[in-house]
Formats: sequence, structure tokens, C-alpha cells
Amino acid sequence: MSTDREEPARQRLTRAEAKARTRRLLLDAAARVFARKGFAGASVEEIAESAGFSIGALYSNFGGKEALFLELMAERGLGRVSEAAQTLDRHEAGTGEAAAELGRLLVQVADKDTDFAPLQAEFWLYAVRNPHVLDTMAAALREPRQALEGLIDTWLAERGAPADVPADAVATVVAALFQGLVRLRRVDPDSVPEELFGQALQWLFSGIGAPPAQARPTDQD
Amino acid sequence: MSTDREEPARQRLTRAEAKARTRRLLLDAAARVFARKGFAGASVEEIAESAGFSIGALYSNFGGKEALFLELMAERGLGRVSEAAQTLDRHEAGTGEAAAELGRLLVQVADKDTDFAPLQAEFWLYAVRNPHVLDTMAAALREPRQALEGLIDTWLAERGAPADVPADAVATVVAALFQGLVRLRRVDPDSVPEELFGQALQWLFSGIGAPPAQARPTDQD
DNA sequence: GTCTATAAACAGATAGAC
DNA sequence: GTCTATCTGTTTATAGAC
Repeated sequence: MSTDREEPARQRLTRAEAKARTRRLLLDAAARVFARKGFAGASVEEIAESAGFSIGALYSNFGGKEALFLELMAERGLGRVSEAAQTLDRHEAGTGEAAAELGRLLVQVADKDTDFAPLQAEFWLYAVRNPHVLDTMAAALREPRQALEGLIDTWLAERGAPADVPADAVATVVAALFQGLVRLRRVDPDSVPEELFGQALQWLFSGIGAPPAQARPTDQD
Repeated sequence: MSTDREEPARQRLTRAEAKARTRRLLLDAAARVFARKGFAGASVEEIAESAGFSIGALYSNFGGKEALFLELMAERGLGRVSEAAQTLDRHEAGTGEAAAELGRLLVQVADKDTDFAPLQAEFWLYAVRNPHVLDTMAAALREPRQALEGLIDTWLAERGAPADVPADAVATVVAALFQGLVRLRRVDPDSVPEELFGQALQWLFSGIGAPPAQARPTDQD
């Protein structure tokens, strides 16, 4: 009998697993190609070939180019904010160690994983151009940012910052700064040295802890 | 003789001026369409029609789609950094007024001129994907950033910051922060209130002026 | 200088073989 | 489940009329 209808796993790979593997390879290839050519500039043929499959396989696993892109976006659209949060969590605030670690994260995202930032930019552009997706992205972004916010809360308390400092605002500033630095570093590495992110955070948190250096204790109202 | 070969300006519009006008209209239309559809997603037909011309007019004025895009990039790729610098220049540092003005700039760029940020993102993506253009962009970016740097220098001196604070690093941080906030605001306006940019700058400059709130006077070495 | 018509290449998506 | 072949619409770019 050449039919092997109950073999638990001949070498590896059940039918469902094979399909899952194909999907995974296609998604990874899509991430590469979308990052390098952009959403509109990428062709399904190039994606399929880059994954080692044909166009047909792509269409049998995804609704089409747009569906593939959206699934990718849902999978890794969070922008690696959680990673940054973990990094921050692992070290004491304002330590040289934390700054060094932050610098490594910047280098990793800006220099090593060269597809990351362009892909995120594509996600952002797609969202901005498709209001429905924009809402989804806003919602998805809130979750990791709140994690960051929690960390910053602790951090601020440690530093004895005034209780009325809004941690969510600080979290937003930190996230925006990181994204901005990554992009600038891609264009002009010399202008964004490794230590700049950590340095900037030290400035920021010092400034939050202490009122303006030049007179004026309260600025509210 | 029906030839009017020396008429200074019949109503308006010499030949050269008419062509210049066409170029201008095409460039403006291109900015709109590239911002809304992306470089690859935009078609020369849509650009031409959006400007009120035909495809032929476009090709008679520009080498093609890419040449048009590059000319646009050279024209307005500086990213409005100079505007920010002027805004900062017009007011005292750390004033409520300056903060308010900065907020207005953020709103203007993020909410009002809705094509601006996406177009800049397209420029950045194109540069990242075309190394030759990337160098050009890095060079173009250095100029306005140095203007910002000069301002910050003065600002720091006013606040009595330590002389060893590198103004170019601060300028980079300010630029990165602004870009990051604009992009975040497009996705989730509630997370980036109008005052946040000014607020963040106040924190930042306070922190630069004063050493870390929690012990440790020098962190160097 | 701008327009209309068209050429030539290429895209996304589908149908049927295996 | 994946591949090959193909259909259909669209794209950039050009040639020639006006």
C-alpha cells in the first residue's frame, strides 16, 4: 500500500503544517519585498518567487496582494515598542547601562534590521491612506504604549518626579523620539550617534524631575 | 503679419513663462498625487490630469515619472525644518508663547497640510531605497539642521546650560521628536495633544540645564 | 508646447493540469 | 496544495497631429 493515511509524521510535515509553513515563508518574503519595493511597487510574482513558490501558491494561501499586506501588518505592525519597553525594564533608570542598552536597540533597529523601518513606514502610509485601517492601527498602538507608560510611571516615581506629570504624555514623547531618531540615522548616521537616544532620555527625565532651571516654579495656568 | 514676435506681454505670459507655469502646476499636482498614492502607486496620467494637462505635456516638461519625483524632492525635501527654526527664533525660550506657537506648528503640519507628512515619508523611503539619493538627502538635511543648531546654542546659553552640551545633538533630538510626533498624531490624535511638543521641549531643556535630579553630578567617564 | 493615439511591457488575478 | 498558462486591465513612454 503506497497510501500513508495515518502516519503521524513521516519525517516531518502533516498536510496542515505544510500549508502553515508555506504561509510563513510567504509572509516572511512579503515582509522583505514590501520593505524593499513598497506596497505598490512590490509584485506578487516577486514575493512568491522570493519565498520559493509560484503565484498560484500565494493566491491559494491569501486573498491577494492587499490581504497579504494586511495580514503582515496585523502580525508585526506594533512597531517593536514592546521590545523597547523590555529593554527599559531590565535596567535601572538613568544608569549608564540602560543608556548603552538603549543605544544598542537603536543600532539594531536602524542599522541591523534594515527592512524594519521601511516596512513600518509602508504600514504607516497605508494606514494614513486608508482611514479604516488607521483606526485599527491606533488601537493596536495603544496597547504597547500603555506598557511603556507603566514603566515610565515607576521610573518617574523612583526619580521623585512631581505626581502630576502625565506618564502617557512622556510615553508618547519617548516613542516619537525613538522613531524619529531611527529614521534620521538611516539618512545620516553621523548625526545620530549610538548614545544619543539614551542621552536624550536622560535629559528628558532630568527635566521632568526638576522644574525649569531659570526661575518660574509653576507654569500651569 | 499675424506674427507677434516682439509683443512684451499681450495679456500676460511669454512663451517661457507659459512653460514655467505648466511646470509649476505639474509639480504641485505631482506633490498631491505622490502624497496620496505613493511614488509607485501614482500614475503619470493622474498627475497630468490633476494639473489640467495631458500626459504629453508632462513628458515634454519632465524626463518622466522618476525625474518629476526627484525634482519635487529637491524642491521641498528639506522637511520644513527651517520653518520650525523661525518659529523658535521668534520667541523667548521656555515661554508659554513659544510652546503655543510650537503647538500650532505641530497642528499645521500634522492636521492641516495633510499631504505633507506622507510626501516626506515617500521621500525618505525613496532615499533609503536609492543610496545615491540618500547621500544627497543627508547633505540637504544638514543645512537647515545647522540653523536649528545655532538657535539652540543661543537658547542653551540663555538658560545657563553647561558649555559642554553639544548643540548639534540637541538639534537632532528636536528634529527627530517633531517628526515622530507628527506621524503619531496622524494615527492617534488623542495621544499627541497640541501642547505636547512644546511641553516636551521644556522638559528637554530643563534637563539639559540641570544635572540629574537624583545625586550623581557628573556622569561622564 | 500641448494633445491624441498607440505601442510595448507588466500588473493582479483566475482556471485547469498535476 | 501547488504550478503553468492565460485573460484583462493598466502602466510608462513615444510619435505624430495641431
